[in-house]
Amino acid sequence: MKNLPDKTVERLCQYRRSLNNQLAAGKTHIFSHEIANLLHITSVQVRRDIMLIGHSGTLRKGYDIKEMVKLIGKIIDTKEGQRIAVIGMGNIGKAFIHYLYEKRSKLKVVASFDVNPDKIDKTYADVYCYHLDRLKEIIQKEDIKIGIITTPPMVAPEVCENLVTAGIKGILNFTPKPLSVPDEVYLEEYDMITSLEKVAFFVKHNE
Amino acid sequence: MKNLPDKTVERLCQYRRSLNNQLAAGKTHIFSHEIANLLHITSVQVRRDIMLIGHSGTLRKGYDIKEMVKLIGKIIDTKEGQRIAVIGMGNIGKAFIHYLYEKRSKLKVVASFDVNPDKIDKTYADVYCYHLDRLKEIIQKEDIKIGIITTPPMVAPEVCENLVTAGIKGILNFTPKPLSVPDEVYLEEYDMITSLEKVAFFVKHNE
DNA sequence: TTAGAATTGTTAAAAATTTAACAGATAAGT
DNA sequence: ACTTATCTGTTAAATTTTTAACAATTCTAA
Repeated sequence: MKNLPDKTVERLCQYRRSLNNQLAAGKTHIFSHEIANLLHITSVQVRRDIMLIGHSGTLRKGYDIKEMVKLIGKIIDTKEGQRIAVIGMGNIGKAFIHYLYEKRSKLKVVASFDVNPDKIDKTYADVYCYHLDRLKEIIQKEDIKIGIITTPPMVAPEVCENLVTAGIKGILNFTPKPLSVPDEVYLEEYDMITSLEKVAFFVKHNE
Repeated sequence: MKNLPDKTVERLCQYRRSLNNQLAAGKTHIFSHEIANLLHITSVQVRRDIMLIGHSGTLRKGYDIKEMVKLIGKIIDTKEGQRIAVIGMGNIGKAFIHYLYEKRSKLKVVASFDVNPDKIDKTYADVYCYHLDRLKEIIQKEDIKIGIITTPPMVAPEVCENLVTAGIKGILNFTPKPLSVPDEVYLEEYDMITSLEKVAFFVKHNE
């Protein structure tokens, strides 16, 4: 189950969320075209993704939602759950902690970091905030494998380097500053302003 | 200059930001491979993108940074600037307003909305917060063309519908709830948790 | 019980995106 | 001046991602 296309992995996460909603609404089975409608993609794509993860639906009945959620979980989650740190307790950092707190997933934020004395040694949604100086120490002590960088862009490269030397395995960079990591570390970058500029571009060119 | 590939548009935004940084650092010209290194892509891709927008560099000297910034601006920005509303003044909403406030770009947040009385009728980074009930009225009065939805997921579809009937042209949806819009409205969706789960997946499968 | 409609699973085709290849041009060094 | 390095610009190839096409299967209902 290793070589899933990047895009399929993304969609699997989305499927799972939608499926969980459906489950909560009392449904037990779902058709490919229903999933497709929920996510605004095509049913072919849904079926293809499901094929790729080796799952099967039953004809004229669709896919068993519980089973799919379980299977996607097996593919994406680890048994023990993954331990995460948030570096930078500004708005975005807080938003992440808040989301994950409510969500009760296998992804747990177990530490946060900042340099602002008003934030250090407090807890936000059960997550303790340490001084940035203690980054390596805590990452290693708490066996944290994933870091979310939500600091001001200026300091992001340094934070990134420290995360890497502390032994982190994956980084989600929310600052607009592009980062560098060695091959064995997975890096995902996202920049809100680029998203917005993209919208602006297409709005402009639709007129 | 209309039919640029989606991905090229994204990269142009990133080029511009990096180029502005270089400008601030005193550089006047830059090679394709330098841009590539800044953004962790290949120089071929940079040259190809630049070709697509009809710009030319000078051999052995590279691209004139100021010119490129200007050209990208012409492609992405509108002359008058674009007027934006943020709906939902939680952490993410605030983060957007804060970013754009500092950035002094052609994208201006001119109104925000919430239902929390503590937030309504206050201003945050010069942006006034209205009650959600006044959405249509203000959107139209203020000639707002782009909406950023950062509400709780539950209410996102309703907000979306109201934005559309108010005549908005582009929506950036930051809630995990997928939305539907008519063809003439551009919709960009982003979900932080999916990004994080993707990182988690690749971390798991690299071990 | 047979025809028809609905739905999955899969292979093949198409479209989008990235990467490679390389010709052409310029500067620098000899 | 000549050679070599370096860069750009562009076409072609490769890869990735999406979409189409369709056989096979199951349910429904006449």
